[in-house]
Amino acid sequence: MNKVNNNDLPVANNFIRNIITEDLKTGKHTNIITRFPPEPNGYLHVGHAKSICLNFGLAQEFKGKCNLRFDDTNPEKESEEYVKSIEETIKWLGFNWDGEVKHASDYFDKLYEFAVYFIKQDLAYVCDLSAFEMREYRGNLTEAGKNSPYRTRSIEENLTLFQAMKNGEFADGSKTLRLKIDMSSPNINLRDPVIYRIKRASHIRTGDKWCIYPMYDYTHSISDALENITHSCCTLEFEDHRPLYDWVISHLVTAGLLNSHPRQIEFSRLALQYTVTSKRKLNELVQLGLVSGWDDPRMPTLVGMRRKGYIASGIRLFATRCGVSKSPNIVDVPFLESAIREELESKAPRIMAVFDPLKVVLTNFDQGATSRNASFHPQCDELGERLVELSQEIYIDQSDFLIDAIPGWQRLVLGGEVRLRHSYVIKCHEVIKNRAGEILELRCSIDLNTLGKNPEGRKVKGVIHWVSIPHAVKANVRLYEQLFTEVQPDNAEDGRDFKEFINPNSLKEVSAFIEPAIKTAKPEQVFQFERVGYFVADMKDFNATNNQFVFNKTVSLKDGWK
RNA sequence: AGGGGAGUCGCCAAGUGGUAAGGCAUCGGAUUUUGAUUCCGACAUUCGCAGGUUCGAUCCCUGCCUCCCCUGCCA
Repeated sequence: MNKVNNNDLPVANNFIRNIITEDLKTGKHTNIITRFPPEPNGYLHVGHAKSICLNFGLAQEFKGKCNLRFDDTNPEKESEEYVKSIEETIKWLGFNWDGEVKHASDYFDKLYEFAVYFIKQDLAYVCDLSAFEMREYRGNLTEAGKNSPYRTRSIEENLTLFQAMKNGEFADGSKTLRLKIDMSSPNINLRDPVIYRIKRASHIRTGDKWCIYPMYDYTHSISDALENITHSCCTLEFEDHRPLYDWVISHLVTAGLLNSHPRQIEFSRLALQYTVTSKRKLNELVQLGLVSGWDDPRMPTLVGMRRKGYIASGIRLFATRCGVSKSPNIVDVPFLESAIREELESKAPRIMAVFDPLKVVLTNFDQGATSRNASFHPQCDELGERLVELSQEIYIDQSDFLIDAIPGWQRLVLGGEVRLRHSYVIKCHEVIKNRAGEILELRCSIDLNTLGKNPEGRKVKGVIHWVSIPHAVKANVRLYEQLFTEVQPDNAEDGRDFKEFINPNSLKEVSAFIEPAIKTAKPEQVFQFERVGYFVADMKDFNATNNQFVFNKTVSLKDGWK
């Protein structure tokens, strides 16, 4: 962890960097081009953050380029909504792609032309097998497949048929174009893979121009080559596809149709404890109303994390710390949270907020100061200061008072003293209870000689936060816990559905009394509520001018007590 | 079972034929008007297991075990 890229992130060594360094050293490449190729069929999640940081990060570090390319080859699943969100999220994360946004669909003509080439080389044929039949012919993991009866069609017939497919002369699903490779290959991806299917669906970019669409493997390899990608990084499940990736490109390079051969490199996906990241499952959570939407702060989506107050630099730090390898992994939640805290530490203004109010009457308040300037951050003066006002009646948190002290207790106790943060040391003289014995309020006196200095002759160790009742602003705060109660909700030993592990306490809405300084906050601004945690003004619901003070809990502070 | 991968501290993760980086977590201790931050210190005689080669192996060889991925006209 010593080098630094444009985002000022430390760079950890990994096998992909080693490959690039070597390629640059040997002169195989003089500069690199990577790419981030999402399909616009959903919202980006933490796993994508890893890939984004890797691809864009590599380009930055080695002064290369990184393209954003939408892999839009399956119109049925794709939409403009996702395109917009993906672009926005990448920018929010702090990255910029090189040049214009690219699309696999930009290459549809090229892809068609190359398919014709493969047919002419007798390396592709139109197949009439139904989906069911094709599955039968494919064989299985241990048995070889058998050749399609259509495999021997003449080049001329294939040419005619493929054109007819393109012209819409056949029904959806009635024919496919397949590469002629090897039906007995132990690698199933090489058993005459389908590269074109007939699908009458309107495409977000090409509309109804096409009724045949190219498949992923065929499209991706060619798109990478056309963009002169040098290193095509993807996740481990594509390892088996690499031979096909290379097969397609090699043939086209040999034919002089393509002039570069990108290298596909696979790394392991990022998995996080207590969550799921499969698009299908995430979508289920949204559709079933188990969460409020894709941007629900409990979601592992990047829009969700953003709404929770996870700042981009924190996510980048997290991704970098996770590293890149081929080992299976399930990252600890504290690992993520510590990266977020670390980035928030120096950026979040401190403010006081009381969640479970306990009224305290300061009996000799009339002799004290009514307000005091307090820094927004104990170490970073540049964050400025605000006026903290004191009055006779204040709230402290119930958890900061005990009638009788317990071992190690550093907070207020009957007869004891404690420092009010940014203010006086107070001493509790009396506890007022109702008939039921519940504590209603405390009577305390302030030590007038302790403003900005320690009392003489004794040490008051405890410091608690508080808020002046007449000045306090009441806010709604949403407290979050993990969405699931299981470490791996989608991998239960007994095969139970992930939704059975939804945490019933994952969202709790409470109110809090906060210092009036909160009134000038803007949506998406993160604060540290001292001694409690980091909280963000909700992007959508926080509206100071309408007195709607809505906060989401981002992450707790580390707590050494207990 | 066929093919492709992976197994280094509780969680990530470097590393190399020469005697195990770092981060998170954890545990001590110092400072502190946040039990936060910061700062010190501790934390794998050991690298899935068993053999072999070697002066020497986590790194090389052999065998075994465990886990992941692959039988979409998804990506």
